[in-house]
Amino acid sequence: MPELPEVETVVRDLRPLIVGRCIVSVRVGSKKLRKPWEQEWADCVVGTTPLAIRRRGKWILVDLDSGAILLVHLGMTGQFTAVPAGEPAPDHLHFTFALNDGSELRYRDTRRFGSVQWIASDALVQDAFGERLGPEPFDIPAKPFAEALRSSRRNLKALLLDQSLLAGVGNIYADESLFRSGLHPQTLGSSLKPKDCDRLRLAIEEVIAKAIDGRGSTIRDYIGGSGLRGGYQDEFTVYGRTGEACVNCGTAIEMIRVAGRASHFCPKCQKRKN
DNA sequence: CCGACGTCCTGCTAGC
DNA sequence: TGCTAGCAGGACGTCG
Repeated sequence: MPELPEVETVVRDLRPLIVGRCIVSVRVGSKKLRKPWEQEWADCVVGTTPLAIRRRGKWILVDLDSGAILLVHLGMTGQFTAVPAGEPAPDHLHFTFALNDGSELRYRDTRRFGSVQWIASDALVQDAFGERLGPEPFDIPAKPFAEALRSSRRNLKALLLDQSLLAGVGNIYADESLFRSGLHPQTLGSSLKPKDCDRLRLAIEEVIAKAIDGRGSTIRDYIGGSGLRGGYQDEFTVYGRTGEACVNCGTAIEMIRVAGRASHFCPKCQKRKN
């Protein structure tokens, strides 16, 4: 499940492999992704050169020398990789951008929850994001974050998954951050004390930073931009550890559904506040 | 306006 | 052994 740390790893991996290399051809698969690829976009892309690649939330932005942007979302199973010439084509390969050094920039996505779009200019990217994206979870503005949490009657799990509150957190790092802050996923935002908001904010920043250091987490499909698996899955405290011992107290980790998502927590370290 | 829930998609797996 | 129901979840549409 590519969340911020996985997407950041892809971007860092791809940067030295694609920047400055002209796109000489585009091959598009027949199956539709979440956002359809317009046929005329191929002509817009061929002949351009990536000048930069960056990340915003879970989105990847490839800045082309035409001023346009390739906007990529990995969804659940998306893989965005650069491979040397002559690599055999795998299943579920939806885009192949041939580069002028012979290598290929590829987008593969088994479940097709992701998307690849061509956006004419930087000014139009915000619209493509859909709802406004919240801040990156590095230096989260403390006061607005606490106010958003405390003014909401939604539970913490739903709040952390909301990309307009905070960009880049998904199911795995929401669970890991809640454990780190000692908060129960079903606790309502409105029942938090200012101190709880601070603990949660810092826990998110720490979890995300460590996960980036570990090159993200590979559960099944995720690989980085050069094809390498992640390493942070070995550091999970609660996610996917149902029935296993809590690293703090030894109590068996439990799994419940919150906000429609599997949510893992320690019933002793994370007590509900409401 | 807000929050909850269903939908998309494929592959793996638990359970009979 | 072989089959199938259920689950995985990011973003978004719909419903109450």
